[in-house]
Amino acid sequence: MKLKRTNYCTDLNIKDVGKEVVLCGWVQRQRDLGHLIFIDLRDRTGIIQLAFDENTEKEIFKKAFSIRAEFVLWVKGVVRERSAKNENVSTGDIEIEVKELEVLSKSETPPFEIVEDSNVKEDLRLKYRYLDLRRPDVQNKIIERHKIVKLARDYFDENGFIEIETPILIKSTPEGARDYLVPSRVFPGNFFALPQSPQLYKQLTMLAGFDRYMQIARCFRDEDLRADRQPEFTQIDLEMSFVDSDDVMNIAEGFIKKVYKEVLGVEVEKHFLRMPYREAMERFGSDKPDLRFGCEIMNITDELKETEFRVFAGAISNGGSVRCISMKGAAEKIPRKEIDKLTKWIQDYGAKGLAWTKVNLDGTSSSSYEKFLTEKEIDQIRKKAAVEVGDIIFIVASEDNQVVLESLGALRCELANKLNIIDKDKWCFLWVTEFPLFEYDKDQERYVAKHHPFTSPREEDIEKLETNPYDICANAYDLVLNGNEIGGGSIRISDPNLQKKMFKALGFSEEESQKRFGFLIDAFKYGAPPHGGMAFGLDRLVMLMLGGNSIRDVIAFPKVASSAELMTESPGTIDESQLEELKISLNK
RNA sequence: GGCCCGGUAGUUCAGUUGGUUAGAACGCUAGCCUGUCACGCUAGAGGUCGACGGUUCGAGCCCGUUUCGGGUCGCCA
Repeated sequence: MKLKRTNYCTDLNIKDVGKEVVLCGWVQRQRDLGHLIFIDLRDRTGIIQLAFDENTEKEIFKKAFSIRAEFVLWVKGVVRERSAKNENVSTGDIEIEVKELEVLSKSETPPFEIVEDSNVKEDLRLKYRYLDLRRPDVQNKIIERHKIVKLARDYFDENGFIEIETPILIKSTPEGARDYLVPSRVFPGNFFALPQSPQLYKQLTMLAGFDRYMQIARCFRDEDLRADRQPEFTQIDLEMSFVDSDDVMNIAEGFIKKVYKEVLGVEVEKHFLRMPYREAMERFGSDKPDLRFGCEIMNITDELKETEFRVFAGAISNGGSVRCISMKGAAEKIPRKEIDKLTKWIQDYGAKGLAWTKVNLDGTSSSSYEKFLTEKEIDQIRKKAAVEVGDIIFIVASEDNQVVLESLGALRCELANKLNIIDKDKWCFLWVTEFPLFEYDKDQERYVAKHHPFTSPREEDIEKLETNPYDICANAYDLVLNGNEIGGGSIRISDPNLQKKMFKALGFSEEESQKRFGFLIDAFKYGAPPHGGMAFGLDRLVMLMLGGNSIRDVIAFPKVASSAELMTESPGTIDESQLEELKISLNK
């Protein structure tokens, strides 16, 4: 019987010299110097050097000769001080003089080298994700994620939260994102859905009297992917009874504070800035503004009221606006060609064009629009934009204010990245509050809940539900970090009559809301505590904390943009017999 | 569904105006080497240039289609 492993590779140091140890791990590299062989043995903690000398251990030396990268080894040996030390490795002072060696598993040459910071293409990495995950930097992200999840469980436990698992197979509710569907064998033609979030169940835990609920919850949305969106993702989900928005935000801030302190050693401010949705849109053109830099949006509609320049005048007379941002120091770094590209780029956001003025360092300036304006208008705009030598003013005009704001908001971030003016060490947390309760859906030609239909309106707005629902602010709040939404929540409706009114405002008939959410309305009849909560996007939070650009980096087995999983090649076809069992036939 | 970017050796890339046998580095294989640690030296193997079609005397390069991957808009209560 082989001896059990005694240590991880990097457990050992100079104080352990003389100790007999048993180590297991993968071969990082074998260096054959002729009559001397060195092997770097790697486990999840790091590497340690194994030494083999032909003169002292002939048989073992022979074995070591044919060992290749990624072989799995069991070694018994003695820790000894190296004659030549390596300062770059934590175990660089010592090595293992190997006395016994067993190859537990051989390895073919892997399709890419298992080294830190390699720039192998992502699809290949994902096809061999189990190899990719051996790379220390990749593995470390998953380990850090574990720490954050553990801190979440500890923190919420300390604050009286009960972790409760909610079902994965649930009823489909076609509001919101597209559901992933699972056919029922027992009820042919009927389907379960995978939860987009545990929303209703967690509210029901409040009705059940658990008072404080949390869950590390997997969520599913069958929508297109992005760098920060996967079809299945994880939320730190929580709900609390007898609370208002401040209570939920305080608990959330406490969690963030703790995680940042313990994982990154960063002290974040005690209370995060709060900003109403409308203000965020006006100043930053986004409901998740990046506050690490300025360059706020300025409204220059008033300054251009009298203008004869048709592009601006047309936008204004049709109920729109003209707004600008002034990018400090852009004049030198953004050449004319780049501006043309941006003009095309910004059309993705609905803007028809991009007007600009470049104030060059030598005091001259060039502009796409100033020739159409009066001296006074030019002066007023420059004054309002607080433009200085070396800056560029970018202007968007549209009859649709949303387009003006969102396109300038996107441009603001794009340029900040290009100009490299963002301080990467900054952590700007922000609560965006006072979201509208409803928003208009152009396709469906009706108003839909901006957050979800269980979000409560502000008390002072409740009366507007039947008269002017579209002017209502919700008791909802999003947590924003450096321009990313990392969480969101609300105080829920706990009054069955109010919930009914809400469904009505959304255009559901009585029967429809009863059919979809009857169980919830019923539940509210039996003593519903006021309650509210929120959910953190765990993947995004971890990604941002670890400085990544994609949540794929912090998910062990992520999916690619087509929502396929390259390693297992899923989704895949299924047998005819499986379909028959489900009474499902395919169209093609 | 739209737009943009990319696919050349196992990997990362280069490849001139369309012109002989498609290169480099790392990796791999073999040999040599007693203190390496990105070991070194020598030699070698390794290519459907994503796929299909077209233009051309001739295509890695030009054109079209398609596929895969990435980014993004729509979408994401």
